Amino acid sequence: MKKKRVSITDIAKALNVTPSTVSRALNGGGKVSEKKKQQIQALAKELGYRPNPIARSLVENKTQTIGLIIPEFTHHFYSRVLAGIESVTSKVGYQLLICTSNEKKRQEIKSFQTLLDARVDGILATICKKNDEFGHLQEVLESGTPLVLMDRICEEIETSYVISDDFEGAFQAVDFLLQTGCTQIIHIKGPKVLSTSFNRFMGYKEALRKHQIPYNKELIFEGNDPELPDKIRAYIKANPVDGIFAYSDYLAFEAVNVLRNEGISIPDQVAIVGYADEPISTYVTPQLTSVNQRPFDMGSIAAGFLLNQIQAPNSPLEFKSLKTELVTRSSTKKTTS
Amino acid sequence: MKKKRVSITDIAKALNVTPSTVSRALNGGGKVSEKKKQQIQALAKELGYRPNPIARSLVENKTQTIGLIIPEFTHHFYSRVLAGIESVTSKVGYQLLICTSNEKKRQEIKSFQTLLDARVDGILATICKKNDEFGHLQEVLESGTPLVLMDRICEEIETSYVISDDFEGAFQAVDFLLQTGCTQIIHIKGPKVLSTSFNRFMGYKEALRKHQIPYNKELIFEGNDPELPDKIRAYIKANPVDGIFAYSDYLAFEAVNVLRNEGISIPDQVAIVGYADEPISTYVTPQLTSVNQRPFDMGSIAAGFLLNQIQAPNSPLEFKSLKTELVTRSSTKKTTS
DNA sequence: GTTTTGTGGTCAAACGTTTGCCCAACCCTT
DNA sequence: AAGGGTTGGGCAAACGTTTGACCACAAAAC
Repeated sequence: MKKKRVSITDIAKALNVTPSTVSRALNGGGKVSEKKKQQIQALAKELGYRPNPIARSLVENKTQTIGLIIPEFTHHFYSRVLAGIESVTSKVGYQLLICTSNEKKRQEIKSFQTLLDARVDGILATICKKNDEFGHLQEVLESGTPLVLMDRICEEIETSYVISDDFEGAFQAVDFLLQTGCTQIIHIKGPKVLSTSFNRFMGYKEALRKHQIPYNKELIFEGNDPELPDKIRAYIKANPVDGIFAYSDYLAFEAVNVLRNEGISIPDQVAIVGYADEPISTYVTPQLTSVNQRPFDMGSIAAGFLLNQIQAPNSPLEFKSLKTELVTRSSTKKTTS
Repeated sequence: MKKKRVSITDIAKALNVTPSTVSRALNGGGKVSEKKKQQIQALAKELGYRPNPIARSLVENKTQTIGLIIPEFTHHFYSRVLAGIESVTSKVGYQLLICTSNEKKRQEIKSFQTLLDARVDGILATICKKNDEFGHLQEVLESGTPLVLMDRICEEIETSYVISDDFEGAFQAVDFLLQTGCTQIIHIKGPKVLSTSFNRFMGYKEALRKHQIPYNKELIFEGNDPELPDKIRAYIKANPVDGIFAYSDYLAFEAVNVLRNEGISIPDQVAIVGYADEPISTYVTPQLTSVNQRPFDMGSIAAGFLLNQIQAPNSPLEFKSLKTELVTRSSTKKTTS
């Protein structure tokens, strides 16, 4: 059975003063003699008094809690985002209430409702992939609860957000491959529904354009094709290829396996770049060059935006497109410069 | 600015009844005519009334919130544990307040304090590696807040817990290697401070004993040795080895790399088993046989234990040692049976 | 016609804080 | 001695609920 904690009134009774005096003595609200203040603080400490945030929330109409909704826990990217968020919220004494949508719209809606019901002071969210209707986000805004979106945005709703610059990330990767001398670069695309797939594809094309390499659509493969390995194998056997830029590290690994089976050396004959910089990248052979999206920073920046909005409710929205960072390892050659 | 939400008194005033009547109408506390009940419920719905859990918490002295402390977010194992927990708590309408210790004792203590201050109804925790003193856990118990430990336990304190059967997991792995014909099996050990290292080592020895293979301490390597690859390489060149059981998947990968560089075929010449069944295991070549610790189940079972204790505070403690599951892939041979 | 039983509802306390307002006592000016 | 300012502290409302105690009224039982 939960033990009763000592309250401000317990202290008040013991010292024969009123709760208000105790409250003021403890919170420095002035209007209390130095002597009584000492006395009260001493007793509070002795009794192990800890203020009850529930009661405080009720009167102050804020909870010192922020809500988080992510599509999945089991994903390195979101784990890092979460770590980034926690790193800032814990410093300023905010609690984190967390929900998952499991990439399901219904659960997402429910999670928003849950957080709103819980009266969180603000919400951080990554909405799920398939999201065509945004009434639930609109409701959050109308409730006056600050909202910051991460990673995936929705243009219909005006919120602060932090995203990763996929175009730039892909550009960096392909630009680097080109600089190391590659010219025939395969791109393995991501899921069609995601704007990230499109943006990375555009970054790929832009890099080619910069180096005046003609775009060859035969070099483009669909990542979610179960026959992907076979198709790549077939293409490589028949055509010159010296580089691969994959939408994700996992797709890059698939390519690595194909190359290895064919006895093609990495990076001498074909260089490979993945995306996301998953921790495994350093454990596989060869170690995989990859684009780091700085998910930790995404989380911490988003949390910062949210705290700003909580503290100054009418401040302007904030937006950030995070620059990526190419981490070069042994799956690519050194740049010739 | 946060908009004021409609309260039970708003409804009461609008309908010219008292808040108590509204409360009873909404919560089915009897004592209210069918007609008024309909009326009240209709208006509540129309106004979008949502009960204020803060106020409710204050009077009921419970928060419908459980606290979670884990050493790290960025770890597949804990992500899965978290997912398991969430899967059960979300079903029964409990919120999740989450903290991390970053494997630091100071932060762990602070997190417990935070959760206790927040008046959570119960706490799920994995304590950090270096933990010699448990006053903070004792405090939790004394506060009457139910506590369930996961993955790592502490014998000094009487709590419910869910752990993974490391002995059995290692035994399964090594037993399997032996069944597939291996006899000279290297074991790469984990960090000395962790009981899991010890238990897996004991499981390894037990499996040898079962198959009447003499224990050879030259086959034991320390995982956190920076020269591990070199030492393994040297040993393998000079001695017969046909199997490797590693403390973790990552250590297994290191071994894989050594073998590959030496041109030793996996699994024909040397078979390898890792531990934890990280998702990468299926993406590397060869796909890695590994011991799955069922972290999702660990989370969901622990959450179940905790909910039981919350609902029946004087029920006996519960303990579970989770059976592991060997997932065989191409880094090991087929069993000869 | 009086007592019981039941129904539908109000009142008020309680949960633990915070905070605006009031008041008494003291000290300092004139 | 009267007025004014300061200091220390109490009172009570408020936040949004829940819940035990009570009460009025009507219908049923004696």
